[in-house]
Amino acid sequence: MHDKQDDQFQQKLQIFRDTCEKAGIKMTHQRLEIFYELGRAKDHPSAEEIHKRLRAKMPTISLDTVYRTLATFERHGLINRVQILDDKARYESNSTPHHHLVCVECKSIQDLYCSAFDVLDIPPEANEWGEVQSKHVELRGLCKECLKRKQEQKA
Amino acid sequence: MHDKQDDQFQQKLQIFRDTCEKAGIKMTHQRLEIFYELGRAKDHPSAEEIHKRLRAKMPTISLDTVYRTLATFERHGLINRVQILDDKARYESNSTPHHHLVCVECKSIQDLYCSAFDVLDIPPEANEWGEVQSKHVELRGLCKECLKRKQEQKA
DNA sequence: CTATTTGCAAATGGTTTGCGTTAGC
DNA sequence: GCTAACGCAAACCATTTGCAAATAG
Repeated sequence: MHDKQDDQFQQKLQIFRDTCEKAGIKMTHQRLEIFYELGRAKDHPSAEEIHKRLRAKMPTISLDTVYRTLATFERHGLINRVQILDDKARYESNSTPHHHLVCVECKSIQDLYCSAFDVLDIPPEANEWGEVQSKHVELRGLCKECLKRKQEQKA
Repeated sequence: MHDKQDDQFQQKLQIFRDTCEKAGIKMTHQRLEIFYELGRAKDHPSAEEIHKRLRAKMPTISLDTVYRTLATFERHGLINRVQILDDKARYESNSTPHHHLVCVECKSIQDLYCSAFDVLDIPPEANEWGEVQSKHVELRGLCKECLKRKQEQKA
């Protein structure tokens, strides 16, 4: 009845409301729905994808509102923009440190938790360069589905 | 008289010629110049930037030729496309394994050589996901210049 | 000589913006 | 009620594409 996932989401929602309040961002129906949708999404949807998913519930929501809202959320650190391979930007609300598995074929992105990557020391050359704020490891390759499809094509 | 950098470049040029020959890619003036320019570049220029730099020597070269050529080179593994932060794609001809320092302020990209990152083991979850082909570590933050500028602004 | 590549101009696609209307606070 | 946010349409910018002329092999 009382699961961990839900608790986590409630906590995220509270942070969301607090952040908006502090920053003077109005709590609109659209913004809430976009936040819910991204929180629910297991993939890393693009603005267009989020728009498509929301139109079922909110037929009048416009694509540019989705763009504007995502930009606002990102500016306040509520979500992350992930720019990989593809030309279109994609988003995630996952705020815990993690890395990415990217399929070069179907462009799918999966989160990867790996403490070995998280604890990596920043090399001294980097400190000469400036101030490192975050670390992102990206592993590229072929996901299981694409691998399978390619093998079937050969046979 | 006989420096290492030049040797390296000659070797790269040979690989370039061989690859083109094998793939049936014609050796045009434009392609050579684009290859030279990217080989010479220390930063990670965009297609537009490369075009701008080349126009000094080749006033008639068109932007779409630069785009087409970069795509061709990338398809044959002669160069890498780097898609970071910014919406525009950027390119590098550096083929030795390396990582990136990215300034979130000015969008500059610097190469980082770090064997500790190169030898990282792929975690088992990744092998469940599919076949990992490459590994990229990206460190984001503020470069020295931007750090300095920000501090001056505050003062 | 023939197929590829180029330059031009027009199209495309993701994203942004100006503006009049709507809706939080 | 005042200001921020919305929806619409038009603009924007990086990149791509169709086509006729130029060029490498």
